[in-house]
Amino acid sequence: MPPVNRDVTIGDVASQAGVSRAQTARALGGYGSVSEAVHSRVLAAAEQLGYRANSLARSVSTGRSQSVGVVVGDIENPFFALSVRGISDTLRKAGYDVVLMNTGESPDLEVDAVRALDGKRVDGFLIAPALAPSYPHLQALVVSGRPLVLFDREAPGLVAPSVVVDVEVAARELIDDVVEAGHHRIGFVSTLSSPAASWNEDPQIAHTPVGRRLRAVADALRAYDLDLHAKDVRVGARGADDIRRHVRELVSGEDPVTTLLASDAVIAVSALEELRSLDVAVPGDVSVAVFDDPPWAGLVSPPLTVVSQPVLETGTAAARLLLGVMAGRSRAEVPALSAHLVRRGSIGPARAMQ
Amino acid sequence: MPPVNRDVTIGDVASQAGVSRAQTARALGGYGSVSEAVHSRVLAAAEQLGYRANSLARSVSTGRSQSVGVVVGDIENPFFALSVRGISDTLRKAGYDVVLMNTGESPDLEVDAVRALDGKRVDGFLIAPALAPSYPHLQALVVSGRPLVLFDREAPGLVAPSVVVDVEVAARELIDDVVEAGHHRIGFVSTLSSPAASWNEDPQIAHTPVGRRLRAVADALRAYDLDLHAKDVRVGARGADDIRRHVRELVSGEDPVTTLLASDAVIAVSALEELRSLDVAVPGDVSVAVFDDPPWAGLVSPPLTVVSQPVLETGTAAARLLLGVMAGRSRAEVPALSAHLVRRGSIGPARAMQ
DNA sequence: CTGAAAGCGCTAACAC
DNA sequence: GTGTTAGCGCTTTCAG
Repeated sequence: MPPVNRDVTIGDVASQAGVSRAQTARALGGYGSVSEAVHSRVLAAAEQLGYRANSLARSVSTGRSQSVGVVVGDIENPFFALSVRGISDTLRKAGYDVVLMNTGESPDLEVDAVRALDGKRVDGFLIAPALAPSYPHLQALVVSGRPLVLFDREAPGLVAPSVVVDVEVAARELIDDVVEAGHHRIGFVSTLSSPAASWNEDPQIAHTPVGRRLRAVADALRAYDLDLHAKDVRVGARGADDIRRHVRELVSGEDPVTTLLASDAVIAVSALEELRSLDVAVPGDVSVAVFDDPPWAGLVSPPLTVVSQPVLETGTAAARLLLGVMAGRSRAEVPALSAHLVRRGSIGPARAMQ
Repeated sequence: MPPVNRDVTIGDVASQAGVSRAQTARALGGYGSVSEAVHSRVLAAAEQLGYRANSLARSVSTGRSQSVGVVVGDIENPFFALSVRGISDTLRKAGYDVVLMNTGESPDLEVDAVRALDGKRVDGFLIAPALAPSYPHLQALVVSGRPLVLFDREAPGLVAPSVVVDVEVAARELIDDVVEAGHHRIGFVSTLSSPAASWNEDPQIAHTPVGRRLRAVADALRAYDLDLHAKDVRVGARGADDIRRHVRELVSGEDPVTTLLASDAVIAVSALEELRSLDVAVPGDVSVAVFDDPPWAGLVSPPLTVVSQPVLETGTAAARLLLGVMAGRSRAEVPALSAHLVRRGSIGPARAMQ
């Protein structure tokens, strides 16, 4: 009596095997105690009927879904792609699936995403929050005690662990090199829209990777009594053309910078394109460094000096941390991840002042 | 009477609002008909109690989950990352969530992934199947009528639509250029393990992007009475070092190739690294082309001539196709996507025979 | 080790 | 419009 137009259920398997539904469920679900005889009888019946477990029904019954929600701004971004791989691999080994939400860095979509995941009763959340004035949706997760771990970014005022990369030491080493090469005018380019006029006035930016990089650079410069000039920090670039415009403005004109810092590999591509079309030599005319170590960094001329970040580790660490939180370890240690400087060849002596 | 240690349910909201559960569900779920008065009363009660809809329960009841399962080999791979972005964006607009499974190209994990997704009762499947001898797990989906769309790869013998990129025309243009530049020995490097001794003996490879590229190249060469030599096709490279070894063997020795084709950007990076360390000039000593157009292709010296593929479109097209299938349009048109040649500068005159 | 029965939270027929 | 009632498929007491 195979069911006509509906899924095979545990009940079907039960009658086929001549056992109770409860016992069938135990055999199929691998819990409780069931005799060897019943076990094999049930499995045979299930196989014969083509039974497919319905984990949705199980979840509504148990209250757990064995899946975690992951929210990122842009899965296309190699940083997130690689993080998600680390997350996915780590969680799978622990028996969890990943429900992925891509927000396009839109705070509204992020709110929707969290709501949807919550509706699916995911057992935990892994979120790289988009830049927003406040985080009521995340706050709500926290107050209702749902396991939440942030990564790549932090949310000011939120008491949730966050896995971020420490760039201080690497940035200091970088700036040491740069300053010792005679540079004192440094430009920084990033894509990150902020309402604030200047980067260090914006409390939100401070909690983003870009903010941390900027602060680390500024701190390192301060040791030499140098400053990051406000007009040399371009954090609001929008798209390739805009990046190139910012770069152009920074390296040309009256008072050009002699070192250019790209906030990530995407920025670096546009920046290098612009420098090339401007016939600006690297590192002859301007030195360049990138906060990211893309696979091609060593292939261009000159090979790029970069601050390399442990990206995969960010993902695995965040996932592991979340597993701890879900297991009830509330006092989980947030792992320390550090970037490191890779000297290749795009930092050179500062061009003599004209 | 807020519930003690359990989720707020529709029942709680109902009593708080003084309406029946059914009516409350209708108001909250936005279906059926409910008066304005009741509607607002329910919403207020829900808000006040902090009600969170349980879409799992809904799914158990309705039989639909409003989510689709996506299975890829490696989310870290820019191709998949970008495809998934297209998929995710397209599906979200249609009201579907994405459950992502990363298999690491392991057929076993792929089987597990499909089973897990099926257990979650996803409404459809979007799969880039790993290379395997056969596809019983996918076949099972097909026979039980579950919406399934493949992308990037095909599964021999499976009657499921597949969204792949047509490289024939672009490859022909590329080979025209190459042959007219005087080349007749062409090497091809890829990472794809196959049991077959030679690429064109393996029926599985034919259905992968790599196989399509190889075939297109071979076909184009044939027009000139030229052949892809078996020993010049290296499809089994494993990891960066192995890729470099293959490249080394291809361009050196008695009878070197004069043109090197990289199957994707990852291969290209290692290949270019090896050529550089070998002091082989491009395109002076050997010409190079890549079946992929990474952002940095124009940055290296020389800028890379590539066959560019519509990656985002692959994702969106596959998602749209799946939406059609899920909507019951069984005779959906598989969209035609084509690659195109981007001439930049890595193809040059063949080195004179020594 | 086994089974009966109640319950998870929501939807859907059916009456009113 | 609204409420009643019976499910959806699985788990989980609680007896035995």
